[in-house]
Amino acid sequence: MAKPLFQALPGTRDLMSPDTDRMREFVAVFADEAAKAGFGQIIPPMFEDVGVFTRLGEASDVVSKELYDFRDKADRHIALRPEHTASVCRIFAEKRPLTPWRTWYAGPNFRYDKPQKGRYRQFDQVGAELIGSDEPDTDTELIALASRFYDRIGLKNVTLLVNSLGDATDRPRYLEALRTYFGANLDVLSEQSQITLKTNPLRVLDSKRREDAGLIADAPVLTDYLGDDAAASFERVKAGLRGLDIKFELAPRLVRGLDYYNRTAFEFISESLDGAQTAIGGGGRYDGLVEALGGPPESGVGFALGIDRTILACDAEGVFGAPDNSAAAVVVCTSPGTEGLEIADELRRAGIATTRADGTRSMKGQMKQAGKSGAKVALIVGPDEAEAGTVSVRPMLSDPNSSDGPTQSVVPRADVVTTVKEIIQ
RNA sequence: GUGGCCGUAGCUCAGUUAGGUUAGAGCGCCAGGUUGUGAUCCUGGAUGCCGGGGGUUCGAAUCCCCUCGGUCACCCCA
Repeated sequence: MAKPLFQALPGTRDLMSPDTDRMREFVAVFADEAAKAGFGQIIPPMFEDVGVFTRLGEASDVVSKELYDFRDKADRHIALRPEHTASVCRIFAEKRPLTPWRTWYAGPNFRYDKPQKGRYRQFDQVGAELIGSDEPDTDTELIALASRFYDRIGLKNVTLLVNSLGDATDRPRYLEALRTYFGANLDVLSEQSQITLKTNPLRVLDSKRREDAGLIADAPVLTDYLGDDAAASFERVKAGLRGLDIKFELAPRLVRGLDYYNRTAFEFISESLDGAQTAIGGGGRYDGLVEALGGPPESGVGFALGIDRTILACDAEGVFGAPDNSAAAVVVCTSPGTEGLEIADELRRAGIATTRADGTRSMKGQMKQAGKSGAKVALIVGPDEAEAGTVSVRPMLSDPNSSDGPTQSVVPRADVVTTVKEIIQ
């Protein structure tokens, strides 16, 4: 491979035309679903004071070792956002919008991970958050928004996993039970998990190491340790999901990677993806986060969907393909004049997407380009047309030798727009 | 961060096992196949410091070391 002077940094990608068209459409569909549910868009800055993110919990890898942080010229300690939720809470604490505040977003996040398929250092998410209500039905509403979105893009093999992480006051009793349980079985537990047990017992449940599987399967279950409020809330969410006919699986050992979650936690898993990156979206309730960022004690729920992984899943299922972005018309000009430029401009002003073949090439070369452009019609101007003030209009058929369909005609310059419109109807 | 596999034209890859003349294929790209027209077909053409650096050797794409990048698993997460 030729060695380029520069190349995209590890974990970053250059998205180009069919992919970007697809992503734009993806976000457009999400925006539409979010708007239907009463959510308004926000565009937070891509970087914040590092404290905004460290408040997410030092125990999670996302903040302890994956933060992209640096000092700016005024020696501020800054970090590229690893997710949007912290920024949303910071915005709420700072601007105090009316509650309940429904908001959605789309944009890149940054995590200094070792790249892998479906895992990039810069990756895009769409998501929605609702701040200022602890009504369990809002949890259900958010899950429904994500779920309807998947329906809309045609993704089928998605499993919704649901769990309740309890309230902050329920957590210590459960953590204690976990420590006791795993502590009694240290000899069976993998070395890695023994370390995790010390720092964050919950996370041991997330281990994918084979030797831990048996132990984890029999571990104490979080939902047995819920307080009355959390338990009632969880029941209400489950009832809501049944009412909306949204299928879910209870996942008593589902713990999420960020430490701020309480009560409802959920994750969307694609059954069409193999490998380690099957979680295409997830979220939950984070009732203490706004306050932790200096705001009022308002509760929140939200979720984020990974665009890249979701599109990977779409590929696997053969749905939500790239939209056709080819121009409707293409101009072929071998005349030395500027007719080609003028005709293209005229069509564009009339709202017709128009591209141009390379004017320095021969007629045959330009026609080849016209064929590849995917345009429905070619406007041909050679010296003859230039002289006569006409344009040859050639409908571009999939088979150039087929005799059926419209044939090439010569029209006056003034009639080009209307003729093209007729052909592309 | 740890470990396995991989890195040859724009793309997909052969050649690396036992080092040996100017490094190959398919696709793609460009130009022709008579005077201005997209398929196919025919002919011709361009493009690689064989990821980079160092070493062994008379000689390295082939062997050794380092490095960079990719990929997969763990870790973690979207």
